[in-house]
Amino acid sequence: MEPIKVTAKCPIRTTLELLGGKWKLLIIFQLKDGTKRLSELKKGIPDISEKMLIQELKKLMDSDLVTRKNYGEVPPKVEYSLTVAGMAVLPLIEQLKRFGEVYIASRQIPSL
Amino acid sequence: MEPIKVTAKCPIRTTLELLGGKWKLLIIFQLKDGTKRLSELKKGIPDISEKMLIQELKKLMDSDLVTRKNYGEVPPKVEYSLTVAGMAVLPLIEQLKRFGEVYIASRQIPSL
DNA sequence: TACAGTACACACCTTTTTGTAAGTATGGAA
DNA sequence: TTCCATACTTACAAAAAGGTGTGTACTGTA
Repeated sequence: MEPIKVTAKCPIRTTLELLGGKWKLLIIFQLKDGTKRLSELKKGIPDISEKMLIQELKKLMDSDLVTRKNYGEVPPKVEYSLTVAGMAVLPLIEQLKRFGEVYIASRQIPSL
Repeated sequence: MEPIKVTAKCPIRTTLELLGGKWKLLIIFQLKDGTKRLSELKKGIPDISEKMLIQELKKLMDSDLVTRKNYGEVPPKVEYSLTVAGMAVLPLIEQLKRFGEVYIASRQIPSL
C-alpha cells in the first residue's frame, strides 16, 4: 500500500494531477454504470492500448478512485469499479461533456 | 484566422483537447476577474515560464476562449481576457477546485 | 551612452506521455 | 499436443509537453 502522493499545493492542480492525461476521465466514464472487466473497458475505449489502460487503471487505483477485484480464476477474471471518490468524478465529467457539446455546437454556426 | 480544428469525435475528448495540459485551466482561472496583462498573469502563476504562458495563451486564442488586445504602445502593452466561451469554463474550474478540496480533506483523515 | 521595461520569437534540450510489439502464466478445449 | 482466452509485463521507440536561455524591437530615462 503506497502512500498517496499529492505534490501540488492548490486544489485545481491536485485535481489536474489526479485526472489529467488522455485516458483517465474516459476510463472513469466507462465505469459509470458499474463494474467492468478489462476486456469490456477496451471495447468501450476502442483506441486505447492495453498497456495504457492497465497503466492508467493503476494510477487511478493509487489515487483511490478505482478498485480492482481479482477472482483468481484461470483464465484470469478481474473486475474494476469506481470507489466513492471515483463516483464523485462523474458529475465533473458530465460538465466537461456538456461544455464540449456546447462548444462543438457553437462552432457549427460560425455565423454567430 | 486559422480554422479551429477539433479532431476528437466525442465531447469529452473535445473538452480534454481544449483544456488539457498543465496550464490552460490555471490561465483561465487567472482571468476570471477580468482583463490582465502578460506580466500580471505571470505573477498569478509564479512557476510558469514565459514561453509556456504565451504558447498556451495562443492555443486558448485559437480555441476562441481568450482574446487579446494590443495597445500598440511602446513599451508594449497587451491585455488578455476571457471570451464568452472562456467564461463558460469558469464553473467547470470551480467544480474541479471543489473536487480537489474534498479529495485533499479526505486524505487527511485516512482513518476513514 | 547604457540601461530599463514589455511582449514576444527562436533554438535547443529534458522529461513525460503515449504507442508498438513481443512475451508470460494457466487450465481447458480441440 | 497445440491452441485459446485473459490479464497482465517488459523493452523499446516515438511523440508530445514542458523548460532554459538568449535575442529582438522600441522608446524613454538616467
